[in-house]
Amino acid sequence: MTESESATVDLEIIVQGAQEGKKLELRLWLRMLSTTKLVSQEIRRRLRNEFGATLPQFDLMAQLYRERDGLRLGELSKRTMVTNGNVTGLVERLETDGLVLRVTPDGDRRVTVAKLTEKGMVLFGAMATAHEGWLRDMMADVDPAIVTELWQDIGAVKSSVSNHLSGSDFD
Amino acid sequence: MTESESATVDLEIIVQGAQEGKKLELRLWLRMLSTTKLVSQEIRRRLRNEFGATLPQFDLMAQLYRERDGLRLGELSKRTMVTNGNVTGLVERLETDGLVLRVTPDGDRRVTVAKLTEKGMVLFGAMATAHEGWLRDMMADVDPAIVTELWQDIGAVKSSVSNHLSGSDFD
DNA sequence: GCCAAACCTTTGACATTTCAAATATCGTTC
DNA sequence: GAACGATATTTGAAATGTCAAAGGTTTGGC
Repeated sequence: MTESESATVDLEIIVQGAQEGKKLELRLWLRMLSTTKLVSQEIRRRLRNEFGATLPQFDLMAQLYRERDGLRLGELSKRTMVTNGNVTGLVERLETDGLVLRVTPDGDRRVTVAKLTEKGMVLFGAMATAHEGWLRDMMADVDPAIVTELWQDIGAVKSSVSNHLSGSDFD
Repeated sequence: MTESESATVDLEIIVQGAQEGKKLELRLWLRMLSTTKLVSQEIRRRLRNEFGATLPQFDLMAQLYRERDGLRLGELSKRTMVTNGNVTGLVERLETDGLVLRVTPDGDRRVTVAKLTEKGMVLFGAMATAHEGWLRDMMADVDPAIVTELWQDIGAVKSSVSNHLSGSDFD
């Protein structure tokens, strides 16, 4: 009986105005965070049980799956939002499992390009199909119109956040 | 420095590419995930720079701050969505820093209760104030009405997900 | 009272995560 | 063509994360 009374909250906002509104962003953030954790844990559990893979591995392979020619590790780092050093270890383990291949192009020896192997493509194909189904199942009770609306509005949040980051944007 | 203005990480576009056949739920999930990562990284960076604390430590202390009598480790684990073994280490490090105290009650020697110290309460108070401000700033461009709407709709998502978990409750 | 089941926490093996420092290579400049 | 700054990746230390197994401690049935 903790958070089923959103009507009460709305009333408070209307009545008290800016007072209560100050904590709106905090409450949204906490709810986003807990929901994301919940979904992540469920996906992690299923990836592990059904495919013996981890979520970061899945994310990384997803990037390589759409770029059949492979990606440089730095590019992988940006796309997965994972640090460089982390990508190194992830690719290393995936290579050990025969899912990914590392190549250094002739043109630039600083670069390492990671590519999915045939085995990696087959495995990821199966995981991706399952993954999409899991999400549909988990969100089955949400009105599709709401899903679309959420997608748009969260885009607005992301945009606002991107414009207010502290790191490296004051010239 | 060709990227001084494009430092914005728009994972979405890169990841999604042409978003043809992608299901709605999958797209929402990818956007939620990338947005949450973005905010988390920003909060992590600021906690580190301004308070020398980590995000998991902040989360754990937040729970103890609201329960001045302390919480059992299992309860902390549930509330922070962190595994038991992980809580053990987190509390251990916080105790080393003098922010948290561990007590075993007389009634049940299986139990360990963690409590914020005076030092811990002072530190958390400062962090919480800053934390709330950071979120307000980051979401400053989002219409408050949208924030409220998002809070409600994400609640619906969370509720749906909770009802479709494989792990523990189908009955 | 005893024993088995249930409960709470810790431990151990690994994987992931960040940051900073180190390495290696490339391009340009002089 | 040697040196310097920029670029790309790796490494290392410390923290966080999962899971499964192992420790102690109750608790309940007999």
